[in-house]
Amino acid sequence: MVGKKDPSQLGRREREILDIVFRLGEASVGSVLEQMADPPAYDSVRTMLRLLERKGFVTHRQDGTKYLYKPTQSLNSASRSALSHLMATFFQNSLADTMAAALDLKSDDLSDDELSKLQGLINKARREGR
Amino acid sequence: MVGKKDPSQLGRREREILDIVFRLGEASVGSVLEQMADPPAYDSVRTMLRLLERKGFVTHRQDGTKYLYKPTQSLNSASRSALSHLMATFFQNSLADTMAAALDLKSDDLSDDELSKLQGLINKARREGR
DNA sequence: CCCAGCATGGTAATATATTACCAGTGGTAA
DNA sequence: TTACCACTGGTAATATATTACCATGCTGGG
Repeated sequence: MVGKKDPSQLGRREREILDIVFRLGEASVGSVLEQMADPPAYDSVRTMLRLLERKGFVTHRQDGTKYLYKPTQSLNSASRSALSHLMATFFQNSLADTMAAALDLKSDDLSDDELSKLQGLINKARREGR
Repeated sequence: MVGKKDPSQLGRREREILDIVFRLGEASVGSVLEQMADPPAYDSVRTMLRLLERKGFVTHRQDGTKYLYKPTQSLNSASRSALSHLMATFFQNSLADTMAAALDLKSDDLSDDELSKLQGLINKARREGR
């Protein structure tokens, strides 16, 4: 078995469910279900989570009578890999292009606070760069 | 045909191939094939592209004897949607968190030029924000 | 205690994705 | 012309994902 933890190897439902688990951090079958736009039956979600567990993408712990699932891969590692792929696919790996798109996406609710944080990140990068 | 053009509805190979077509802008079967890490047979890629066309995700035009495929959805629209999903899944929709990850990802080759562009984007956002 | 409700594990049925074969077409060079 | 490629369209075979059913077990309320 090679590196089996690459979410890009998953089908669409598997991927959708894994993404929801990432977003929630830890999730029961029910909480995953209610996040889905066009949800299948409860049983189907449950089967999919069990399958994801068998494939090594999530683990579960008992919480009373039910199970809580969480990703095995760290949020950090998974997000880096996803972001990297996205930047390569759509933005020619350009940081500026990516950020321009992100800024545009959130242009409606851009708080001063958010902008300050961004400014801070740039300053930090400048300092570390030299 | 409903004309659903949401790539998240695709299987893993379909998505992989569509992503490559997005990255290349326009691509022949062969050029898609050579971008694949663990490639199937030429015929398989070809079938997949034909399937993607039937589903409405790509179109083709003739180029001499061969076909060149390109996405039907604009790069802009597709990238916005993908970025939006990624930010929701991994970064709680936080622009600052997303940018921090992107900066970290590219910290190795961060040119002054790139940083200037980023600074420019922030200045622009500040101006437009008021 | 006993039952109803809700969750699970095992497994089957179906849909879809994925791979690939085969025959045909058209261009090209000898 | 003719033989040879490099490509295509149609279609089959297989693998995998997706949905769902069934029997069972635990838990809390009356």
